[in-house]
Amino acid sequence: MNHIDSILKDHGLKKTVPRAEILNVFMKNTKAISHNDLEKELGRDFDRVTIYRTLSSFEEKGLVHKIMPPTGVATYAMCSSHCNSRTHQDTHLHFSCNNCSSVYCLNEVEIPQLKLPKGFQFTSFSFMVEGVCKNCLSKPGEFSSNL
Amino acid sequence: MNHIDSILKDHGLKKTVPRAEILNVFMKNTKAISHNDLEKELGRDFDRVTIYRTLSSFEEKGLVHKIMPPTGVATYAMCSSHCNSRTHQDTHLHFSCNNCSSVYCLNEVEIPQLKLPKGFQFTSFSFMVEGVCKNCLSKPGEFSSNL
DNA sequence: TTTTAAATGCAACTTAATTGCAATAAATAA
DNA sequence: TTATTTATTGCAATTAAGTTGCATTTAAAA
Repeated sequence: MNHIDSILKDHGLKKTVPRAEILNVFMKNTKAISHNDLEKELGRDFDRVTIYRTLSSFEEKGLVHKIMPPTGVATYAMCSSHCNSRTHQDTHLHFSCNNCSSVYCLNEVEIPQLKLPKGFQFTSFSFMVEGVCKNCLSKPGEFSSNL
Repeated sequence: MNHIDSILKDHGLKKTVPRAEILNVFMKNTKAISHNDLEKELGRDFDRVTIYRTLSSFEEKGLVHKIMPPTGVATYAMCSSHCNSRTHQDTHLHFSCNNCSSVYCLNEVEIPQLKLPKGFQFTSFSFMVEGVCKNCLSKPGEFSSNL
């Protein structure tokens, strides 16, 4: 059993062709991935709905987490290895590029504790930073004046 | 000239009937407001597109800021008085209720400084906390066991 | 190999948001 | 006050994201 297959199995997901190929795209990427990205990056054509449902089951089983960037188009990124359907904590920073719309997980940034007001019940949080990403900054011209 | 009219004028917005009424809805509300909320709360019927465009121009002029909750449906909330088309800083916490989908601005929560990695250029950030809101928690039954 | 349960593909639908354009209304100048 | 200019509105049509129901297929278990 290869790596992809064992990851699926470990998360209680039946091994299927679309799941294996979609997981493979996630493993190869450092950026968060949208439904649209998957349609482009997948070698084979799978049905739109299959991709949506795969993303949902991946999220439910703690394989990926959903990130909602300012564009309103959902993106997904792989979870840390200790996530599953019960424990699903992805408390790191997300970065959304205002130029190319890429979303990155910035795992290395430490998230400080927040003092939250009484009366609300908190279950999770997501910190989103906007700006221009590494990739866009390094392209000559457009953003070089800001460096 | 009344309060609503002078706010519009101060932000460089021509006074029109839909703008005045939409701004009025914002002033009366503590929660963030979606396009759909406006369609329901406005006394008169304005065209859907007019409402979308009003929200865009309000945002552009620094009258409201756009909040993208996990649902992916944009909501808008009034800015602090010192926002305009150039300066548009709304660095407070947002809260999204997983039960009723209401979004609140939690202006009183202090946002700690983040140490951000090199290579990216940051222009703004938004901190979103999810959970159950005051309102839903106070309704008997559903969430009382969690208190 | 058969059975069973889950996943896929297809068609249709819903909702959010955008675009182009003609009609209208607001602010400015005469 | 009226005419002119420019921005805004309303309408129709369209795009894009995401969802639902159902028959068919596939994976895993018996």
